[in-house]
Amino acid sequence: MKIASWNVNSLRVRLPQVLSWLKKSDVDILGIQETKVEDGSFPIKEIEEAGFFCDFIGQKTYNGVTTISKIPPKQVIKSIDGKEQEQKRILLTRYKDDLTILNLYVVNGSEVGSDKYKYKLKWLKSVKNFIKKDLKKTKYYLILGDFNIAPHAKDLSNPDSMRDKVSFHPKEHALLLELIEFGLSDLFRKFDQRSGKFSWWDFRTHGFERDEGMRIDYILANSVLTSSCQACIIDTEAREQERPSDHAPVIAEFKL
DNA sequence: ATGGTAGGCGCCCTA
Repeated sequence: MKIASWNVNSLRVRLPQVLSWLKKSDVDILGIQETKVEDGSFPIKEIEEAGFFCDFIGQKTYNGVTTISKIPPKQVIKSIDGKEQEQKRILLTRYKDDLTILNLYVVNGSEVGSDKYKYKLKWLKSVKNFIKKDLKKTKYYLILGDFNIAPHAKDLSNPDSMRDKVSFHPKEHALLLELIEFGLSDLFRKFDQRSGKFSWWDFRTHGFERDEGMRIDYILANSVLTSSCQACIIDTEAREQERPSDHAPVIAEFKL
């Protein structure tokens, strides 16, 4: 069983890449972030023709998440605590055999101290509270997505200049740690301790060509799933293509 | 003092 996460930075633009990547990678479940597509124009037909079910929550221009899967979910939740999301950033799906996938597109936050940054912290707190309550509902629990936080110094190319900046700030690290302490593991770090392994590279600075980026996309698993995880990699090949997303997919493989 | 690119939208915003 393979489960992956990918911020595609516009599903409409990246759809051909996503469809060919699905064939190549043979994943069973893929959580996608930044679809930037309203529900009414979501490419259901193309994804179903590729052999996947899809659930989605989107909006015009910004944000938007979808989780596509070879088996249909038993339950889909698009709200947090029964409240409609003002920004469409979170999608929960549950499957047979007691598996939950929580797909997150964490707020970017723009700059420390800005209104967007305050919203990032507030959003993270509310999601954390939701997770705390939801985590015990299924035996297998996976949180994947674009977290917009580089967890440690080895997860970004220039930690000293990024210290206390957005995506590498103690307030964000504290919230991430509270999540981890619910009993979750960053699957990539179960297998690979090297520095300089990134999932996102800035277009503006030609970060990919310069090997400068951050590891801000990851897959967090509860202890049962962490034990059954056999591999977790970042597929940088997807970032080498013509007209790529600024993020590469993260793939975890399980014996289930 | 804040460039550079990309996507969506429409001449600017967000990442």
